[in-house]
Amino acid sequence: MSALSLAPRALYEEVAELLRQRIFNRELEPGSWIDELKLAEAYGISRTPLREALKVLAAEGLVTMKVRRGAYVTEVSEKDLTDVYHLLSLLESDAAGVVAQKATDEQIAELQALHDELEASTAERNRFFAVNERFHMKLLETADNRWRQQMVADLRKVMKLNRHNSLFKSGRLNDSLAEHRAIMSALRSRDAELAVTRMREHFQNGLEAAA
Amino acid sequence: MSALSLAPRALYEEVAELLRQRIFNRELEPGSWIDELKLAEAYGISRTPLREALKVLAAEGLVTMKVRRGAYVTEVSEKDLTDVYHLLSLLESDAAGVVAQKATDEQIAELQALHDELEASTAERNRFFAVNERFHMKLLETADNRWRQQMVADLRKVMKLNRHNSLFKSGRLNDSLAEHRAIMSALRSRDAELAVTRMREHFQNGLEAAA
DNA sequence: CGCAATCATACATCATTCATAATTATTGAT
DNA sequence: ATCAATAATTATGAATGATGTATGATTGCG
Repeated sequence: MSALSLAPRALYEEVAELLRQRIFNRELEPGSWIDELKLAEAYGISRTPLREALKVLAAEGLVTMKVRRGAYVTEVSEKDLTDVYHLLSLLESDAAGVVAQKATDEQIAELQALHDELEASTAERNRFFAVNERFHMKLLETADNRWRQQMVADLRKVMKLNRHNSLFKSGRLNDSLAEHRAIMSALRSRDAELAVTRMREHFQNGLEAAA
Repeated sequence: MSALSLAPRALYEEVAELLRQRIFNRELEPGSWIDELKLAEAYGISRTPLREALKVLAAEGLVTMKVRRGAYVTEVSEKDLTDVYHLLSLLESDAAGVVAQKATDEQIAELQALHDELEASTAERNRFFAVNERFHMKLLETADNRWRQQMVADLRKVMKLNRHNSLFKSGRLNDSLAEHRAIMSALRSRDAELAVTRMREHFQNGLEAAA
């Protein structure tokens, strides 16, 4: 375990990240109880940092704590998913509007560069998704509101709890790209309202069954 | 210390609540370090639940944790405040739109009842603020998205970190009431777009210096 | 068969200890 | 006297073992 990081994180943070991954990988299934003793033993740590990590995850909504019962992986209903998705759409479309209004030309150029990279990534699904994620993150970052960034990050984690993504269309890679193109266009022309609308549409289109 | 509650909360939750109050009361000032040992001793508890409480507060944004340095009360800049206020406006105005669209007639009536109570509360400032808060909470609740409710609750806590509220107009009680009246009107007529707009204006008007 | 008493388990908390990083105080050199 | 290097101090991060106690399961009686 030689992950000597430049910015050493506390053990409980490392553990929280490990647990996140295990949750997202479905090694820890939604609804299943988390056995503190077993997990601590498995990781070769004491219960202290593990319990602290669980509280962090609880705050993120990934696990639910019951007094005197411990923690279990949060079960997200279909309603939860649409609720969270709705908020993501709201927050990110607003961010797009802010960026259209306030970003420097240089920042717009950086977003454009990321978008161009996206255009060139259609061949590899995984790379496309990765660049897509980076684009959205960059947009958030450019909107320059750390509280929103934190909220979006947490909400996206919750979305990952969903295995099947039955709610979401698949194979709309080219459509998605076209929508991104339209968003970039609105950003370049500094049209905040249009950027908001197009980002909202982009999210709406991602849904399988438009409500 | 005989707070025998019906739904017994864990000690760390109680401690978190105590710390919240002390932070809001400025007994613990923004920027000041939190001495685990001293506090634990003062409360007559061990460091364990205190440390867990601090992690909860950190997740809410009330305190900031530095590795190997401990926790200090988060300092919110003026930019933080406007950023958070912006998000509150965004989330609550969207909630108003959802309510206009999806609430039952009965729910609208309950909101109306709260509003009527607000109209009758202008004589007492404190009561007015309390009822006002209840109205906003009820609206959120009616919008029926627990993730948004959680986010708004957390954001409002951050707003409370601000002592002077120099950003916000005071003594606009009657204006505020008129805006609420307009919001209720939009809700009753089921005009989602109008409800969103009016709620957004209501927030915008709360700011001293419209940006 | 249903309900109550008991039992086992696992969490919540405490107390203590150790290790280590950050802060400070001290020392020493220029 | 100033500043850099070093040593001492302090507080956090983490481990550990003990204890209390709520929850769920088991058992046994009516």
